[in-house]
Amino acid sequence: MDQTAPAPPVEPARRPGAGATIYERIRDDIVQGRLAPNARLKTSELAHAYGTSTNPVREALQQLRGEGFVVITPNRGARVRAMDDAFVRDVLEIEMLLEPHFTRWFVEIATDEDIARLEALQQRIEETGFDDTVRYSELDTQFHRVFYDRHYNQHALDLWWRHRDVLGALSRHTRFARWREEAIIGEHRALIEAVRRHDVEGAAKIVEAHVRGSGQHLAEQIRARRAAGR
Amino acid sequence: MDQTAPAPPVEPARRPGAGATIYERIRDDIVQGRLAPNARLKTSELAHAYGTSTNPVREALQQLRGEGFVVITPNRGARVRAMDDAFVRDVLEIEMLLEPHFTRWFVEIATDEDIARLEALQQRIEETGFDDTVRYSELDTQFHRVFYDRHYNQHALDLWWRHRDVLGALSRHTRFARWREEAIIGEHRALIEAVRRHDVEGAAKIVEAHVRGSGQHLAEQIRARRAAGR
DNA sequence: GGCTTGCAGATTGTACATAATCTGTCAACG
DNA sequence: CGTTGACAGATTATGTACAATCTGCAAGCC
Repeated sequence: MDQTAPAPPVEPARRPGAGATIYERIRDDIVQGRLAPNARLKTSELAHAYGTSTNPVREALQQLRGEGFVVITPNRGARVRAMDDAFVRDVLEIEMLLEPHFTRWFVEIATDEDIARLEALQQRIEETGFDDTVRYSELDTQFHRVFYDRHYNQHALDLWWRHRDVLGALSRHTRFARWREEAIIGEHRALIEAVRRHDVEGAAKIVEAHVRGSGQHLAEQIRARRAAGR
Repeated sequence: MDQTAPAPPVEPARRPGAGATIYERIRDDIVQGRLAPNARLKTSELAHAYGTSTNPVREALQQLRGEGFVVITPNRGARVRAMDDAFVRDVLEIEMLLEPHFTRWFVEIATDEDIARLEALQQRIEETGFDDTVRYSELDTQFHRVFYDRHYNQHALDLWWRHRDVLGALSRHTRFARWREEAIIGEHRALIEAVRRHDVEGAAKIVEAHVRGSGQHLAEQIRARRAAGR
């Protein structure tokens, strides 16, 4: 009669390593761009590639479908989600609501230690530059995780991660435009300043602009890619 | 060499009827409360109940896991997501961002015909009352669909449906508190008025309060249920 | 009483059968 | 001669049956 659920384990920690589940490995391959958007996902092929049989692959694909990474059409198989400009716009419209909101929360509780960590990360970002897109992406993720990681809203965090991964798959292997590089650095610096001043609304505004700029840059990239015939 | 994806079919229309897929039937059973929160989901049992074998069930459960309706622990099976107050708070925090935003958009483009439809629905809601919770839930869904259905952001719409379904599973079979019934009617009426005046910010404010009230009511219900020993 | 052990039930992975879709060829037709 | 249409074979998705692995529990033993 007790029914105390033994602590909902949320989801086991993600380790993209070797002993990972099929689900994690496929998801990682999508996020890292090794499986291109719109690429066909044949169960038998994947099963062979990952050294297992088809059933685990099918289940992993179904889960990824539920999360939006994969699109399955009945009797015609699965594909990596094709990311057109409409999809990018949709995702970023949501982010433009979520991120300012969570930024407001963070600015309220930010400690000096948080600010120091932000500055250290920002310095490393500026030192590293944007040439190594993978490395930059990691640092940028760390930077924004300082803002959101401790938030209580697990559901929103999942959503943020999903959005970030999905868009990262698109941008990770393409070049940054110069204007975007400069904007990122400027916005990050302004953001740190706003946090230091505990300027809640100012920080929220900057983050909103940050997301909007990211969307414009992505849309530009998609157009360019389409103009180049793919 | 063409690669024009043949119109991404999004997802086939949902028909909870008899010829539905296993996924739709299980999801519907969760949403309608026939499968209670935290209920164990044994693959063989479900396979027998739906007249199929275990594999389709497993895949359906994986998809539902990806969408957040089901929680799967390795080697220990699947359960319907348990909805504690933290989860409700998380979901509604997101809704309090999304719904005002989409309401703003709707107020800008609302036609006289839209307003007439809202009034008709509101009248039916008031006539029907809150005793038949299932019937009320349907009408309330229709009411809010007038606001959101035509929005371009398919991704956000999916999210809204998921959130609504998940919370609906919790509230559909419990009684409304009197204060909540009165608040709903008042807020709906005020909302229609704001739309008629094309008062964008006013409508957004009302919707935000509407969602917040819904959250308070749900939290109250959960507490009461817990106090009653389940 | 606490620990071990064995067993039933459930999940997870493999192999196979069936049904649907896609590809390429070839004949009929404009 | 080029295009369209249908057909056959190959490929792939989907469903079923089965084997192996793990968990939970309860009886038995120290």
